[in-house]
Amino acid sequence: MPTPPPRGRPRSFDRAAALDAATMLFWERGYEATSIADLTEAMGIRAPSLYAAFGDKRSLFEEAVAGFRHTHGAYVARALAEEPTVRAGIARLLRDSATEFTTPGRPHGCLVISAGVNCGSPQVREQLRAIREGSVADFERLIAAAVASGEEPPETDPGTLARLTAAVLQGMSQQSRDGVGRAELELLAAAAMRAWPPLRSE
Amino acid sequence: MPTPPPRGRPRSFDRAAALDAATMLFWERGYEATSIADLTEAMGIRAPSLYAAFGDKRSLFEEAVAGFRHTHGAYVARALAEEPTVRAGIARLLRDSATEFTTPGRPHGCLVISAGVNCGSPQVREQLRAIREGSVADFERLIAAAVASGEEPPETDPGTLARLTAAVLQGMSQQSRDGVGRAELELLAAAAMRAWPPLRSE
DNA sequence: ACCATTCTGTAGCAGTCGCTATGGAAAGGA
DNA sequence: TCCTTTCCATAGCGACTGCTACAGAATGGT
Repeated sequence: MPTPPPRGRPRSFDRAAALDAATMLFWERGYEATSIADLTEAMGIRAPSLYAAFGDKRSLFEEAVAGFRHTHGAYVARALAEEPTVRAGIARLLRDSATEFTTPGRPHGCLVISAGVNCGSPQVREQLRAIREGSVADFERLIAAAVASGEEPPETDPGTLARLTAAVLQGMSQQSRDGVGRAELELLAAAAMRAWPPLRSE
Repeated sequence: MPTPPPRGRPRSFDRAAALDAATMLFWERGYEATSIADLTEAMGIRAPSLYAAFGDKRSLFEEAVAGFRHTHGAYVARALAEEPTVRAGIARLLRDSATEFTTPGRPHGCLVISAGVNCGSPQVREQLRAIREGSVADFERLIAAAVASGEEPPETDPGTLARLTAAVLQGMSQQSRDGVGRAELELLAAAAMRAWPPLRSE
């Protein structure tokens, strides 16, 4: 069914732009350290408009996370999909993360990894933890399939390799926030890939 | 010079025990998510006693961090010192961290790694960042010395290996807080060590 | 024109934050 | 005993937290 025609006074601000501004703040400071006053100022609106458009703070954060994953997380699926092997895909994922985590002009690191740390709201923590766990499960599934197909050697432990990948990503995110630069993170990423078992060279 | 005899009414609580209680709270919730009310309740004292004995919240945290490093961080130096090679030392450091990060009955992960994330106080963030950076520098120095002595092969990149070690520790800390168990972290730690260049077997 | 609907700005709610002024209680020294 | 010193408990400071009641402004429908 089509969207009914809007009634009443139209919204006077750009909802998507406001959400973007909120996302940047959450990304930079984390969920709890970002106050409603911070948000309304960055979004250019007053508190009642924020609550009318986005619900409470947690709903706004959920929407920001969803938008973040769509806009700034797409490179993950792309890296895994566009490379010919899982190993090459994860190598590229780590390499691209070094770039994504240190892009100038926006917060460093990954919102999903950092924004919920030390957060008082169990729901927010759990929301982000579930996303992270989903990534680990995705990695594991892909690696296990590669082992099953003979692409990766049989002694491979898909679960451990998936967790190692996630751990390296988490470490890279925190280090990028600590000021470590792109070049050093790329070296780190390349080094981490040496943990994979040697490929049978035919 | 000897400590002058105490004058006036003696303190009615155990300062060290109170500091321990504060450390546990900071460790579990992080700096900012731990309120003075939380602290006074856990320490069993009132706010004025806390301020008289420890100064402000940041001073208390600094003292908690120092105590944490002394009590719960000693295993790091021990692992590096007691193993015959740097490689074995870092392997044991990672392995022992899997245990330390998941010990039942106390907070998971590492206070130095997590308690300052998303913290509004730049001083607290910087305090912990400097400790982390010091660890990386220590790792790098040890690895570089091992390369110089021929213990590790010349193609080794000490800086990158040091950063990788730190990244894996950070990832292990966050994952332990996400509920990942000791056994899985030990596998992760062992896998990470495969990133080291192969040893010249003579 | 008038109404229903929806948005916006002002102003402020109750609660918590880190922190402290104040007065009484508990100790040692004279 | 009296004084000094130090600690403790009550109570509360101003600022901030997430959030909202209310009234006015702006739109479309009739």
